[in-house]
Amino acid sequence: MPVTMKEIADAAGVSKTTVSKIINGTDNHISEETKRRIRKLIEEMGYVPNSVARNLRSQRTGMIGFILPDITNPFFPMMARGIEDKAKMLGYGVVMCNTDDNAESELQQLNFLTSKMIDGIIFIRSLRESSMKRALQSKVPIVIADRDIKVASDGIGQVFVDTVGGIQLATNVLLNSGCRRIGFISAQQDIEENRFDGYRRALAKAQISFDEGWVYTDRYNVETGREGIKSIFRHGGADGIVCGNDLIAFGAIQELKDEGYQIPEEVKVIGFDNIYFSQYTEPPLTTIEQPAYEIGQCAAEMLIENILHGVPLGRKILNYRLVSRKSV
Amino acid sequence: MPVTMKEIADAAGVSKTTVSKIINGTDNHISEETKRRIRKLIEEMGYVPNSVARNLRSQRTGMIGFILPDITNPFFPMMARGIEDKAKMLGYGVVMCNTDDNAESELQQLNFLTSKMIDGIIFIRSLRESSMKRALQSKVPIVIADRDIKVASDGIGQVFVDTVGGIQLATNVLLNSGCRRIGFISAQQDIEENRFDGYRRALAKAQISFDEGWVYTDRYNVETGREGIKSIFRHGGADGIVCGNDLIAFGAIQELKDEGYQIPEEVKVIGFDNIYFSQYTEPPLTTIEQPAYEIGQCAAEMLIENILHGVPLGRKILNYRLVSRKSV
DNA sequence: GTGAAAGCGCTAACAA
DNA sequence: TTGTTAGCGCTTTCAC
Repeated sequence: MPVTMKEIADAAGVSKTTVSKIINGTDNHISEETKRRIRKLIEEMGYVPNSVARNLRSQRTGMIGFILPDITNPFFPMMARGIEDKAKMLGYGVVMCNTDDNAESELQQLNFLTSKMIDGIIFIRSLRESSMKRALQSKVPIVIADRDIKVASDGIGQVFVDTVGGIQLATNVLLNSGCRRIGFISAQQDIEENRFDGYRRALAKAQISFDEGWVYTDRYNVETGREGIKSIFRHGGADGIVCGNDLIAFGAIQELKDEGYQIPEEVKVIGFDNIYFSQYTEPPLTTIEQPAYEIGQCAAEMLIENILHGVPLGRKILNYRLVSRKSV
Repeated sequence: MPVTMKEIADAAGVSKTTVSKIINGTDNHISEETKRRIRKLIEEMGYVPNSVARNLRSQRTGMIGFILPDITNPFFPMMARGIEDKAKMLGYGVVMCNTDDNAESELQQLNFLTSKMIDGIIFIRSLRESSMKRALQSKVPIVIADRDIKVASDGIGQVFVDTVGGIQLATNVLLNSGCRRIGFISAQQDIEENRFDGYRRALAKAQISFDEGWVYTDRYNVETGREGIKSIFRHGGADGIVCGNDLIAFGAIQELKDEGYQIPEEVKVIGFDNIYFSQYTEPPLTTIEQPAYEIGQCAAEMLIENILHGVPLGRKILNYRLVSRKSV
């Protein structure tokens, strides 16, 4: 059994109250001598305050939850680091909960966290209104990260990147380097329509009427990239490809090379995210970077400042950034 | 303020005890009528047990800690998933703590977790004896994963892969495909000597006397792979390269290609881990797979079974596996 | 300067 | 079948 405050008090011949005051720094009225004596005992006996007992009084656990689709997706580890680093800096711990983008699982994780009396939640990439409603009911503060969800409700914080603008930039990069037949490969539009909008807008501004055959949507993975290229080249081909994320770009590059196209000479490819491996593809991938680490940090900071000091949850937009490499 | 058990009890005109029994299923001796009535109230009033209060009594939090170097390192997310999936299955949550392989940070994380009354810890990739000693003092059960550390102390569980055997196999694969001048690139030997042993042993069995110039050690990253190749080819070159992990292999492949070598025709390269991107290098990387997900699952299971049912912490060795692709 | 006592919300041994 | 009581370890009035 660990040493308790009472044991320290008994050993020192004082009351728990006195020890408590010293521990918590509310010791203005304690004599220096007593302080010294007790601090020494604390040291010697290896006393560590029991935080569960503290939590019971304070009604706070010093933990936040992090609900995300899958830490195995290479975009998320950086964000997780951003969250953890900032949280620890503010004295908080992080409980990780993967959902596999599955609504039922999101609910379970939400229930788990609220039952554990977590102080707040960072919620990533849920578009399910159902789970959001449930989340809103529980009184814990919530920050949504990484996606511009149409949640009117205030009381929910948001940190995200302007993906419409990002994809628009990506498309413009291709346009500016001479592409005129620009394909678009991404996830299903019903899951994510922002990115498609960015593509459409850029094309419209350049007065290029777009072609249905240039678009392919499925999931945010490598396979989708390969399939996208097959589909687009079945419909006449393209000289530039905007990809909804870097994994898709990887697949696109591979398929293109397998088919004997030179990148970037014959076809240019641009991605979105800038994950770790994008620098190591061949050719190295030109992409739009989302500041994953920073997203994590901002989300954690907003959440914890709210918990700790009642700072209202806001809406923060972070910048994307073009990372030019060799695929354009 | 959330509804408490007392409020339910008052509303029902019974004592807290009765409510508690019903909540916990120890209600053999409660009349069906009372049960129904109380369950109804619980439902209506939206009562959820306060788990912090429960924790204070039970001295358990239902949380385990996961201390790892860096979730951003592509080997760890899979392990993290293995841990979380298994933990959730057993009713546990996981608190993630990154250390950057930094001894001081390990201590901090350890202190953080023990002060939070976490029920157990999965500790990855620490070789620092200092932090291990500290960990041993705290009475929480600990499982070390992923490395065969020479910890004599029982009371600490271990789950790992036989890296000596794995690297030996890797070396043999190269040997069997005709290589005779086999280089070895890995992390510093003082950090990790097992892998080097595997390499040495395989060479010895094949009666190939090894050459100092074939070996380069630094860190488990891409840069080390590149530098390793430079160093080895400065010392006469090689026709096969055993890499301590896949990141190193990525760097080696790149440098080799930059220098105009054909892989695998002129130089063969084999990695270790089988991370997600190994299938996407060019050529796709032949490597020895460590079952990261399974390591995580085993560690979590061992730890939680110990916490819950006192099952003794053991020592579990998982199998590596050759994944043949195109770099050999 | 220091301490007694109440209570955070829950569980469990023991009575009734 | 149900209730009383005594804590789990800590903080915080309020009194001395």
